[in-house]
Amino acid sequence: MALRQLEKTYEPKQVEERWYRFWIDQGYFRASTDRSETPYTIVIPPPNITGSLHVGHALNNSLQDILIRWRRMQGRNTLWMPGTDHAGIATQNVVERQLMSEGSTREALGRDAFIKRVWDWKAQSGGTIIQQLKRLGASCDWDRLRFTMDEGLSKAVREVFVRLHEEGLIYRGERLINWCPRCLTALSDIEVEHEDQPGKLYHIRYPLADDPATFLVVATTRPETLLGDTAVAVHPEDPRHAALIGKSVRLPLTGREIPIVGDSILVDREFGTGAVKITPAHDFNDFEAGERHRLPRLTILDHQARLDPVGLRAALVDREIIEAVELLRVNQARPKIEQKLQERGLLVKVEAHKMALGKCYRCKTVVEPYLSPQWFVKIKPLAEPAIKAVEDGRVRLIPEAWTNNYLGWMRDIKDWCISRQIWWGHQIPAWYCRSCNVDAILETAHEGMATTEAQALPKASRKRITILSNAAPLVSRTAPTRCPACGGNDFFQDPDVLDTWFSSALWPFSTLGWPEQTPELKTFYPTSTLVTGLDILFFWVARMIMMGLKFTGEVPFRDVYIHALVRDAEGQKMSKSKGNVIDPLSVMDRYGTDALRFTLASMASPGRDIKLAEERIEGYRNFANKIWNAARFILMHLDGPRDPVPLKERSFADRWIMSRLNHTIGAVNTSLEQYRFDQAASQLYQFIWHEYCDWYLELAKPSLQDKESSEANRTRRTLLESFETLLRLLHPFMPFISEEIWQTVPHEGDSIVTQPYPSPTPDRESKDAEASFATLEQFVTTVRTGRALLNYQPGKKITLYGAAVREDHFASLQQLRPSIEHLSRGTVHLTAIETWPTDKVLRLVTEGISTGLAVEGEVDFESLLQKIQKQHKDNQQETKRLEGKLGNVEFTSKAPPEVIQEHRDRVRTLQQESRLLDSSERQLRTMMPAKD
RNA sequence: GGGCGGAUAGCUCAGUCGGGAGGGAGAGCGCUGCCCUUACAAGGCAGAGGUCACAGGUUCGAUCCCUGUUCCGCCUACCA
Repeated sequence: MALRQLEKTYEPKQVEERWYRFWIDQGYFRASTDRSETPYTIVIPPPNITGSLHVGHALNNSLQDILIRWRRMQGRNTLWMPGTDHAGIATQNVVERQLMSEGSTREALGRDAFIKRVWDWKAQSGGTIIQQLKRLGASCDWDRLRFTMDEGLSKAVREVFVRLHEEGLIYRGERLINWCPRCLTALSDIEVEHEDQPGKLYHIRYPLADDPATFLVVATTRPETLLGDTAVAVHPEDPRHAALIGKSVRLPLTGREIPIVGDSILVDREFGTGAVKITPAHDFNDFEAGERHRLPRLTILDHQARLDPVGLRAALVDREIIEAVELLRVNQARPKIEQKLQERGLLVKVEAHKMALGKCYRCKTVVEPYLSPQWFVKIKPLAEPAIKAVEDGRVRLIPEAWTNNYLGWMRDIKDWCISRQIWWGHQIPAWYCRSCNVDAILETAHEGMATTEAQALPKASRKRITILSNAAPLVSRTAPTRCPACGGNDFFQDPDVLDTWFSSALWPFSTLGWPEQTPELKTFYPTSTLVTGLDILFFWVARMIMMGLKFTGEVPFRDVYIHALVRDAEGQKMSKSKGNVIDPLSVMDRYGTDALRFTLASMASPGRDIKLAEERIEGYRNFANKIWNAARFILMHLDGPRDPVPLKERSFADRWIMSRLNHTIGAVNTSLEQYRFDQAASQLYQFIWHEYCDWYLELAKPSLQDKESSEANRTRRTLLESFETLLRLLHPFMPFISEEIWQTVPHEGDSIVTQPYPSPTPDRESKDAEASFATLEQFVTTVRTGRALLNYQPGKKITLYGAAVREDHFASLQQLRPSIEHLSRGTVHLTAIETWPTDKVLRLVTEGISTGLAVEGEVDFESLLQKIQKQHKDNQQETKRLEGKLGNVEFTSKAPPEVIQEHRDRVRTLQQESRLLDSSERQLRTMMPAKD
C-alpha cells in the first residue's frame, strides 16, 4: 500500500484550520448528559467580551485544553463550558467612547437605548475572543456558550439576590465606599489597587478655641480635606495632649470650632505629632472614628472628586477659600490650601512621606472614599463555610502554597459593595413605591450622589434619581404590581446594577441551568477543576466557593489550579504602554499554535512567574518540525508487512524503545495528575527528541533498509505501534500536528481526539534492554568523542576495539555488535585490552567501558594528550576523595553498607580506568612525532 | 507593618518536600569545533561552562534538613 508522503517542513496554518473545522463538524467536543462515564468538567474563566486574546489567556486556556483533551481521551464524559463575561464597567466604557466619538453620550441616548446599543456592540464585536480561543485549539463545548447577561444566568442572579436579601445577607445602607471619580461608580475594596507613591506630610496648626495662641499640630497627607474635619483626635494616654480632650480647636480656613476627642484606636502616638484630624466623610478610618464619637459628616467633595461649593458652604468654609478652590480637583486644590495655610502662618512644615494611593483597577484614576447609599453583601456568614471547605480539603488549591493566602483573606473579609452606578449589567431587583418613599427619592444631578450633596442641590438641576438610605425597597424576582404597605402601584426600580463579579460568582452552576435542577447540573456539578490566575483568586474563586456552597450545598469545584503570570523575557509585566507585549495571535501565525501551547505548558512551573521569550517558542516550533520529519521517515519505511509479533520476540532496540515509551507514558500521566504541565512537556520533549529520534530511529535503520528481512517486519511493527502511541500521548499538548500525522499513519478510528490515552502496561517493560542500551550508548558516545578528537569525517569507516570491566557490559557489547558497528560507523573487535594493538590506537574509557580507535592520517596529538591527561587527573582526584572517605572509620562504621559498597565499586572502576589512561598516554607519546 | 515565594551554567529554569533517595550536579536556549551522512541545517555529532546567594548548625557526609543574614519579587494592610 502506498502511504501519503509529507512535505519537508511542517506548515501549521492550513493544518490547524482544517482539523479544527473537522472536530467541530464531528461534534467531538460535545458533552452529554446521557453518558454513563464519569464526568470531567471545567468551566472556563469567562473572558471579558471587550477583550482580545493575550498571552495570559493563551496560557490559561492551553492548560485547560490539555486537561480536557487528556480526560476526554481517557474516556471521561468531559465538558468544557465556555462563555464570556459582560464586564460592566469596561464594556460601558468602550461603548461610551464610541458614543463620544459620535458626539453623543449615554445620557443623551437614555438608558434603554444605551443598553440596546451595548447589545448591538456585543453582537458585532463581542465574539472576537471566542474565535481566538478556537484558534488556540480550545475544545470547548461551543454549543453551550454562555454569557453572564443571558436570560438564564440573569434569572440566577435575581434568584440569588432575592434569597440573600430575604436572609438578611444583602442590605442597603449609606457607607463610605471606594468611588471612582472617572467611572462615576462605587467599587468594591478589591477593585482598588494600592501603589506606594512619594507624597507629603503636612504639619498644620489648629489653634485652641479658648487659647488661640496655643496650637495643636496635626499631621496629614491630605490638607484639603481639613475643610471637612469635624474633630481632632489625640491618644487618651498621651501625656502631651491628654489634657486637651474635651476642649475645642478653631478649624483653620473655616468658621467652625471642632472638638478634641480621645481615641486610642485611631491615634498612633508614635506617628507624626500624635494628633489626627478626623474627616468622617472622606476617610475610612475617620468614618469609623466618627461613628465612635458621634461626629457629623461633612461632604466637601463632589462625585468627580472636586471641591464642592455647596458642601464647602455647609461646612462654613471661609468665602475666600471657597472661591479659591471650588470645583477644583483635589490635586489642584491641595497647593492652594497649602498656600493659604502658609499665608496664615498655620503651616509648620511639610516633609516627604511615602503613601499608598488607591487607584481604580479599570482606569487607574485615584479613587476617593465617598459617602453614598449602596448595596452590600454581608459576607462573614458566607465566608465561614468557604473557609471550612478549603481547610478540610473539599476544595484543593494547587500549588498548596496559596491556601494560607486564601484563608488569611477570607478570615479577614469585609462586606462586599455590590452596587455600581452604571447601566450595563444586572439591574438590581429592588423597587420603591413612590408614595411610600416620597421623602427618600430625590431627583439629583447624577446617580449615586451623596445624600448631603443631593439634598443641597436646587430642584432645577436634579436630573436623575437618588434613593436615600432610608428608602424601603421591595426586593423581588419580578417587578411588583402592588405595594404591600399602601396598595399603590407606582414603582421605581433601583437604577444601580450589580458588580459583574456578582454574576461571575454563580458561573459554575448558573451556566449549568441553576436554579432549575437541570440534567446538566446533576451530571456536571460540582465541576472538577478550575484553572485560573492568581490575580482573580479573591475576585472570583473565593466568591464562587461562597456562592456555590450557599446555593447548591456543594463546592463548585474540587481542584483549583493556579497558574503563574506571564511576563516578558526581562521579567517585566507585559503592557501595551511598555510595548513589550507578545501577541499570541502573531506567535501562532509565525510558529504555529502547537508550538505556542507547548511552550506555555513547558514553562508552567508552579509558583513561579513565566518569563516568555520568543526564542523559546521558536525552539518548540523546531520540536514540532522534528516530529514532522520523524513522521516522514517512518512513512517512508512503513511499506511492507508488519504483522504482530510478541514484544519478547522483537529486537533489542524494539524492546528498549517500548520500555522507554512505557516509562514516558507513566511519567506524563503522573505529571498531569499533579498538574505538572512543565514536567509532562519536558518528558515528552526528552523522549521524542533524544530517545526516539536520536537513538531509536537510528537503531532501526539497518533493518528497515533491508526490506526483505524478517527483522524488518518486526521493526515496522514496532515503529508503527510506538509512533502511533506517541502521537496519542502528545495530542493534548500539540493537538494539531498530532492529528495531522496520526491521520496519515495507519490507524483505527476517525480522529485522534477520541482515541484512548496511553496508560502504562507492564508488558512494555524491558529492564534488560534498558541496561544493554546504557552500555551501547556509553560505547558509541565514547567512539564519537574519539572521532571528533581524531578529526575523522562522520562517514569514515574505522577499526574499533572494545572491552568492559564488567562481564555483563561485555556481554551486551557482544550481543549488540551489529547495532554498535552501525552507530559507530566502524568494525568493532571485542577482545581483552591486553590483546589490542599496542600502536596506532587511541584508547578512551568511560564508566568502565573501554574503546580503541585506530589512528590514521593527520592527528593533533597534543590536544589528544591534553584530553587524556585531564581525564586522568580528574580521575585521580575522585579516586583520592573516595579513598579518603573509605579510610575514615566514622564513614565506614556509620554509613549504610550499600553506600560503602558503591564507593568501593567506583574506586575499582576508576582504578581500572586509570590504568587504561596510563597506557593510553604512554602510547600517545610513542606515536607523537619527536619534538625538537 | 504582616504574610508568602525566589536566589542552582552566559540566559530561562528543573531537581530538595512525598516514586527521581542526604553520598558522583541536570535540561532548554545560547556559545565553541566538526559535518549540507537520502527523516529533519527549524538538522546531526562532539565540547566548554557551576564555591548550587552568604554565615552558622544537625549529620560519618548537606544544593537538599534547621537557624540567621543579604538581595529580588509578589500578595496584603487604616500608620494620618
